[in-house]
Amino acid sequence: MSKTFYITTPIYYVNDVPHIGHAYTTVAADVLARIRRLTGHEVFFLTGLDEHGQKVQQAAQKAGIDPQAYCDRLAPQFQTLWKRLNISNDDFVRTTEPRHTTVVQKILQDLYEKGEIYQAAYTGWYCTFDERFWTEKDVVDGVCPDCKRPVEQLSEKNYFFRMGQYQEWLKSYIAEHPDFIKPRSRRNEVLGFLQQPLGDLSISRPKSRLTWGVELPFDKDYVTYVWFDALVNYISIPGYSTDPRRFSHFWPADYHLIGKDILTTHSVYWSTMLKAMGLELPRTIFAHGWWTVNGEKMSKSRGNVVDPNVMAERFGVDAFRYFLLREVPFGHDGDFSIDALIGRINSDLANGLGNLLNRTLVLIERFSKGIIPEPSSSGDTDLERQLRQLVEPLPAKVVETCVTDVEFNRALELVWEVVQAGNQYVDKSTPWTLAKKPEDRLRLETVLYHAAETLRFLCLVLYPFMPQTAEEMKRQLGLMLNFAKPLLSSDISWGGLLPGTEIAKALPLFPRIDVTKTQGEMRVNEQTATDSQPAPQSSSGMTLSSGSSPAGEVPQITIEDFQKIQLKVATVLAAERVPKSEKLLKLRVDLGTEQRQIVAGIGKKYEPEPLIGKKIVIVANLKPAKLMGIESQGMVLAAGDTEVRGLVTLMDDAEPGTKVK
RNA sequence: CGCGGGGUGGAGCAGUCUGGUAGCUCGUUGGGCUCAUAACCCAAAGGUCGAAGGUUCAAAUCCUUCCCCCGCAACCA
Repeated sequence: MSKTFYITTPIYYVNDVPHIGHAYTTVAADVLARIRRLTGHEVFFLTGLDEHGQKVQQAAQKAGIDPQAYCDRLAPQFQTLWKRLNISNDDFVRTTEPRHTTVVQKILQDLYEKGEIYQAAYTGWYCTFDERFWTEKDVVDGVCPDCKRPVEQLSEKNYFFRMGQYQEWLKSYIAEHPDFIKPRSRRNEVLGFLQQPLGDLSISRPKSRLTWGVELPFDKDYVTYVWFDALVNYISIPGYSTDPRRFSHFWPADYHLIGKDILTTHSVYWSTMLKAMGLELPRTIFAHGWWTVNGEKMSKSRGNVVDPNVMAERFGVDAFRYFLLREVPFGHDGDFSIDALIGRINSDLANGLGNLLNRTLVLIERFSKGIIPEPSSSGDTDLERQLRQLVEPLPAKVVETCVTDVEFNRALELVWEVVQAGNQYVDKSTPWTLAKKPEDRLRLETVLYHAAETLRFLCLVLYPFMPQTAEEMKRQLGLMLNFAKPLLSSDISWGGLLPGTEIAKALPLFPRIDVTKTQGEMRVNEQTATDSQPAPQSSSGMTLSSGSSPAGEVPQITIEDFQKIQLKVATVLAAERVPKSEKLLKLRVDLGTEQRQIVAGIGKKYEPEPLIGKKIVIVANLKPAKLMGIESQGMVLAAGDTEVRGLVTLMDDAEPGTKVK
């Protein structure tokens, strides 16, 4: 009889440092889960971690510990973040858990027996150093595009899932189910992708290359690769093949919320996998957009990764949650900035909602002895009728807008229309004037009641978005609401507020943030993040990560090492842009004894012409390489990491060819 | 012609699929109020809807061409 609601986030890679993107998906899922609980649904909200794979294996090796121990060390950085952000997930899956891996193996075995999985040889260019294959396109001049070592033609046997056979079926399924992939632009993208022939899917890796994974039950020399491991969490945890009753209770999932980067894996790989298993597909896969930071792409090398821990700490969990869902339509890309966040906090939360609560409570305190008065119909005017007309339908509208349309920003706009209406109501009804005349007593009590009752509605609809704030509103208003109950399905009619209720002392819900004070001190960059990083597990995640090591960890070299590098002064004779290239300049330089052609990635910072005649420093004994088909016989020195900041030049003149040391 | 997203009052965006008086938030200016977190309420100013052509009674919206910005990919040697 009870309606169910099953919602998932992707399982995040355990090796990642949690950032705003992870928080975004998870907070959105949390809001839907909380709304559905309030509408009386039996909710299953699942998130978790993807713990297998090569990166984890390598990083663990580097740290000299067991991969599982390594995962155990990293997992808390997500778990504590979710706790901090008030995420109400019902379960937390880790793909290394037996309850998951046994199901993975069962599925693999079933599909193997059904002939959905077969073995075949894969031939391609293999780089032994990087331990990976490259496609024909990647390999230039027979060297690995990553490490530049020679690649070899290698044939490797692997297992494949017969995905291609489902192409036509999937196309028509998507066509017939308009809500299956949302938003619509993403749906079109998938349909476009399916215009190309769909191949079969490699689902295994030989243990010689990767051991940290789920072993294929029918071949001990292989582990399964990410698809049949990670994606399966969506069904293994609700009980596929282990608890049929529970599984059929929750499956198919109502929502898979994902980022737009994993749209294909979910809409194509996962769908065909489910089809092969004979299972229903999830009702809706919703792919949301990405965040930029101050208009720029977020990346480690730019140092602008937004740490949700820091945002929650400095601005409050609820302000952060509110911002994520209010600022940008779910599904669109959006921009994060401290300025925008503060803007939202000050104008929406402090001036709008907080002020309405505060002034209402102070009015009740002052003119009604802190007791919610009784409204009287004789005190009713058009003002009250208009207010009720706007407030009463709000809960239903919010539920509809969130659950059906997945338009959180729109839902919050609707809520704030009521916030504004509340402020307008208080202004127009002028209770402070009514209080001066005893004959207006009934009218005054009606006005105070209406303002407070409006706040009760706001408290209710805001709970899914800002649970702490709703609790605080409830406390200050003296409400008896129990958010664990299905309030949005029963207790939503006007007049539910009990006259005689004693309110608490009014305290600001959201203090205004003084912008002049925070300037200069506030940056959304990694430095701020690590400076005030309270959680030790996050920093351990940083140092253990296999990616680029933080500054200060670069190993020392000897003078002999340095002498291997031959630096020389060179004069730029000619410079021109490499056609079709974004940042490459082709330089002809004079080394005194010889001339060289050098291709340099400085075209974003420098125009070619002004460089001619300049004395620069080059690495003279670097092995030549081809860039966009042009040979580069050396390398120019320039400051900057990902972005070129300045070319190295000479303070005093020196002959071309002079050694630099 | 590599793929994709976008160019709308000072800022950030909606509206474009399904042509029909150009809308929201912030900011600015003026006024009101004094219960409130210098908050709230009312009003005003401010737009050649990237450019040019075309279709149409009518184009931000449809068609064509072009320009610019941002991602991704290919190239930071």
